[in-house]
Formats: sequence, structure tokens, C-alpha cells
Amino acid sequence: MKNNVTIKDVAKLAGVSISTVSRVINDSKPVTDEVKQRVLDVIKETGYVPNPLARSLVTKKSKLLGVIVPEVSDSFVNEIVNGIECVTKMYGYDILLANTYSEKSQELKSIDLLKAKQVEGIVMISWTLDEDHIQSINNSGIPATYISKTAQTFDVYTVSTNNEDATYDMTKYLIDKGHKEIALIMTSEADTILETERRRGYERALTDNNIAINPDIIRYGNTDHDNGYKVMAELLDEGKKPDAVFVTGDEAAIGAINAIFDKGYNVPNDISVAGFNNTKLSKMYRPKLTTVGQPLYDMGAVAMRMVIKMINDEPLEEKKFVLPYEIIERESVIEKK
Amino acid sequence: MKNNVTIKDVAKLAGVSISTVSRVINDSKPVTDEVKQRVLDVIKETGYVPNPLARSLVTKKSKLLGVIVPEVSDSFVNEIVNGIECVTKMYGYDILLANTYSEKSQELKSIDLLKAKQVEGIVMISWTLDEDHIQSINNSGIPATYISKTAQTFDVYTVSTNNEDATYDMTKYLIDKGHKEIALIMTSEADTILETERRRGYERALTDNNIAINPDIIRYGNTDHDNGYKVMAELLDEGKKPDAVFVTGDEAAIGAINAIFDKGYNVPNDISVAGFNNTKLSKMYRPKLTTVGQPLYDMGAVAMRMVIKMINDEPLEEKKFVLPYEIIERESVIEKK
DNA sequence: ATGAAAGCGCTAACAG
DNA sequence: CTGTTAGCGCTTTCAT
Repeated sequence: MKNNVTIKDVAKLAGVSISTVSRVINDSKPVTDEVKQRVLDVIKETGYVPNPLARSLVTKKSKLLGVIVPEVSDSFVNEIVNGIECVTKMYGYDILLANTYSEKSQELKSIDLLKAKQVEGIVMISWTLDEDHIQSINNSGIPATYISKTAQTFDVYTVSTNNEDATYDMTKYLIDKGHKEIALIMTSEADTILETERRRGYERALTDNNIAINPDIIRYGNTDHDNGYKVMAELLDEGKKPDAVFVTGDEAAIGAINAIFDKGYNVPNDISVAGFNNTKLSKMYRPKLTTVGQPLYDMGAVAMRMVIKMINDEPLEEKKFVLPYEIIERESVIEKK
Repeated sequence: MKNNVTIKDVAKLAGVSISTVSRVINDSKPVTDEVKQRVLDVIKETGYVPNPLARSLVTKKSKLLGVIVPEVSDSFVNEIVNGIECVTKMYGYDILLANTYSEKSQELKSIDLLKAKQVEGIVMISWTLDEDHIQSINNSGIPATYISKTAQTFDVYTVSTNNEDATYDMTKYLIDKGHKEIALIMTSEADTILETERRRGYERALTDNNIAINPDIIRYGNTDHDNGYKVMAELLDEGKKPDAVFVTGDEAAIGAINAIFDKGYNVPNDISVAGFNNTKLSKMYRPKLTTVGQPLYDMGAVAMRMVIKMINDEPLEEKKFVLPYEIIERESVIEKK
């Protein structure tokens, strides 16, 4: 039952040469209808499937696309992966997936792995991309797109949303709702581009509205729930009770809300909380999370589309693809009385 | 800069034959230390990496493992995928990922794709597996493990938890908490093995405790939040207000809780709610969800480990691997007064 | 211990 | 339009 029918077998059975068979399966050169039909029949009968390995070996096209992510179980990541998966399949490619757990060594290793497997293109999601990663991929000459704010400063293809503007707008939204003391909990480490952009947006919004910046209520953590909880709890424990808290990640925002609850306050009545990303969670939690929406699925789809265009030498309008964001008003932010 | 160094180049530069180079990179036959060192040096200098395509073509080993899932963005799925990824990498394999969106045609297509790509093994997660899928995989002779309750009745390798016992235990737990009218919201379609097992566990627990089964409060839906919401809302709208609701999926359970809230009741004070799966969500939501925990990560890891064992012809103790579950007590279920 | 040579299954000139 | 032939980069007998 095993699939060991080769092009040779088909050729023999159809009474033609292997090149003819090759021609019909690839539609690469004209073949008489009659012969073509005969070959097709044999293929159907035998259940012949071309060996992509052999094919790739000669064409140097693996029909494989590499996807490098920090962790599939992250809600931000897997919605992007869905988008990637969709266009990948649409163009007849397969996905080679690598988790890195945000460890640089794993990221580098994954790149090597994908190179070795001859992927034709790469989409890489990383929070902490640096020159080494980019150089490693560049050296290989494999087309790549990055979904990574830290990639913004490099001369590489990226897809992202404008984090500075998004942060500005959400901060402004909070201000418009009457909040003055607005804490910022960052889910990205200090000194990254992402952090800088977001901080800039936040500070600009404050300044534009004549609110003094209070460095004491700007905190750092990472993206997960427990971290948001911890940072928020600390803030409260230190006796700081802001009007509103802007957490740059939904999971962490929910963690923050939980901390607020556990400290005996109410969201949004005592403190308003805004998130970032509009992941599925933000709709499921109660109060429903007011958040800035990034088109995650689209980001993945666009990133992969770019890679495929590069592979096919189709022109690309721009290197930095910036997708729109939106402020999604739900229940966790209310007008301050 | 491109990586077009071949075994030939290495051989030439090291002044040996390509077979010798092959021997050192594969450690397959003894090679004089001196020669070996020379070859190794050249490899390091040139940055030579063996072309796995060519290698696979002759060895018939692709070092690729296929993973078929309904959708990576499902929280149940991606925690399993994490486990799969981990052991896959540990054994030097790469993952070929395919989303099916639970559509049978996509599932079948994915199987064909993976076959064509010469994967050495497959782990398939599916809610609605049937003979066609299994036959398609069986025909290929590719080792496979299924994480799919519907695969239980087939003579194939599976990993799962005992759903009947788990459902029994949770129902019993609810009963022990003083609840008598216990609604069951199934996230699996009627007439599937999974549904049957769970229903059996539920009914057995009721019967064992002299509680009459009320078919009217047994409902069906699917796994997502909105569905749980809808089904619960319907129940309430029909004037049915059970003591407790057991929803066989966390996301849907949270949907149910939200519906209960929106109808003006409180969880757990008015109605207790229990979920299934112990996904990340269940800890993040408030009230924290009481749920039955399945070792998702482990299920993925075990499934892939089984596949790898099969590939290496290592003996496997059993075909049906059943992992433990546990009742995780949190806040959404309380003693009925 | 090492090299020569065959061949994995396929595509792509090159002839005819 | 079709067949012959030469590889793609590698592993693996089979000699030496």
C-alpha cells in the first residue's frame, strides 16, 4: 500500500519517457492530448504522487515556509499564526513551525534549522529581535518579514501597527474620559523600541493635555497575567491609586484588573483599565476590556503575503507595512465622575 | 554569502573524497583522526551544512513530523501544540503544521499534504475524526497518534484522559456540594464518543446519588465562548434555573457565566459553574473557574513521544494512552445552602 | 581506512 | 511534441 510509485513506474506503464510524465504533471511543456490522458490515467490508477524532496532538490524550491514564534500558546501569537497559516496554504506552501520561548539561543537555532530545511521564506515574531537574528537571516538570502517592534529600526521588511499613535490615542481617550492620574504598565522591557514608542505616545498625550508626567506610575513587566497582577498589586501596595491604568497587553491588563479587585477596589468604578491587542480574552472577561485593537490575523496574513511576493519577485510597495489600529470601547473604562 | 557549499566543495578543500566527508558528518564509519580533523576544520571554515533534502532523498527520512490541528488559536489546542513542539525539537525533528478549521475536507487535504512532504510521523488533533481520516493515514504507513476522543473506538494509537470518569467525578463533586439540579452543557456534538462518554459519566453520577436525570437541562453547543453564552441564556430564558451548570469546556463555561451575570444572577452564589480543561483562561477569569484539569502540555508531549518511538521501532506499552485528570477547585462552585 | 561509482526521484536542457 | 541525458547533494555498497 505504500506510496513507492515513482515517475519511472508511471512512464513505463504509460509507455512514455519520464520527461513526458514530468511534463504533464508540471504542465511545463505541451504534450499531445492523447498521451497526456494516458499518463493521467496511469497516475490515477497508481495513486502516484511526485516526491517533493526529489523535486525540491533540483528546483531548489522546497515549498516550505518557516514561522518562528516565541510561543504558540500566547494569545497574541496564535492569532497571528492563524493569519499566516491561511495565506500560506492559499499559495500551496507548508509551514515549518518553531517555538523559541523568547530565548535568543533558541531563536538563532531555529533560524539555522529553517535554513537547513531550505525554507523559501520566513516570518519571524519576536519581542527581542536584534542584529544577530537579522544578520543570520540576511546571510542566508531567504526572504523574511518580521513582526517585531524591535525590527523597526533595521532595514528589513516588517509589519506592525503604529504603537506610538495607538498609545497616544488610548491615553488621550482616557484623558477625555476625565482621568488625570493615568498609570502605564508596560508589557515590553525597558529600552526597546516598542517601549520607547509607547512611552513617547503616552507622554505626548499627557503633555498635550497639560498633565504632568509622573515617572512613579510608569511600570514595567511582561505580557502575562501574573505579571500584570504583580505590578498592579505593587502599585496599589505603595499607596498609589491612579484614576486609570493603561496596560499594554490584554492578558496583563486582566491581571491588573484582578489585582485591583483583590485589593478591594472596583473596575471601572474606582479605577479604569485599558488593554492592548484586542485578543479573544478581552471580549470574554467581565468587565469587557476596553483595549486597542491590532488586526492580528491580518498582520500574520500580510507578513506572509509579503514573503511570498518576495519569493516570486513581485514588487513590494514598502518595507514597513503599518496596519491600522483602533480604540475599542468596552466596559473597563468609564467617565470619571 | 549564500549557503551553497556542498559536500563536494568540502571534499575538495580537505583533499579527500566525498564519501569520507559523508562519513565524518554522519559518524557512520571510522575515519582517521587526522583526516577527520581536517574535514571538520574545512566544514567550520566554509560553514557547510548538509542539504537535508538530498539526504532525505536517499535515506527516506525527512526529519519532519506533521501536526494537524483544528486551529492553533484555540486555547485547548495550542497548549497541546506546545508540548508537541517541545519533544519534537528535543529529538531533532521539525514540525509541519496544518490548520483544518475542523473541516473534514481540510483534514483530508492536510493528511495528503503531509504525506507528500514525506513526514515521518503525524500527531492529529481532531474533534470529528472518522474512518476516512484513519484509513488515509493508515494507507500511508506513517506512524500516527491521535488526540481525539472519536479515535478511541478505532484500533489506533491515541492519547486522552478518561472523560467518563472525569465527568463522573466532577458531577459527583457538584452533588457533594449540595447541588441537585445540575445542568450539563456539552461542547461536543451529539452522538460522538466523547459526548457519549461524558453523558454516561454525568448520568451515572446522578443515578448513583438518586437524582433523576432531566434531559431538559442537558444541552449541546460547541467549544467557544459565544456558544456557551447562547446555550446558557436559552436555558435561563426558558425559566430553568439549575443549582449548578457543568460545561465541558472552559471557554464555553465562561460564556455561560457571562450569560448568567447578564441575566441578573450571580456565580457562584446563585448558580455554580464548572468547566473542563483547565486552560489558562480558567485561572484568569473571576470568579476563578472550578474545572477538570487535563494535562494538555503532557498530552501533546506524550503523543509526539509515541510517534517518535514508533519511528524508531521502539516498543510501545499500549495503544491507548490515558493520562490522569484532576478536579481543580476554585471559586465558581460553592456549597449550596 | 578510503575512494569510485551507483542511484534516490525528479527537472531541464538538448537533440531530434 | 517527445526521448535522452545530465545532474541536484547526498548516502552507501563495493572495491581497494
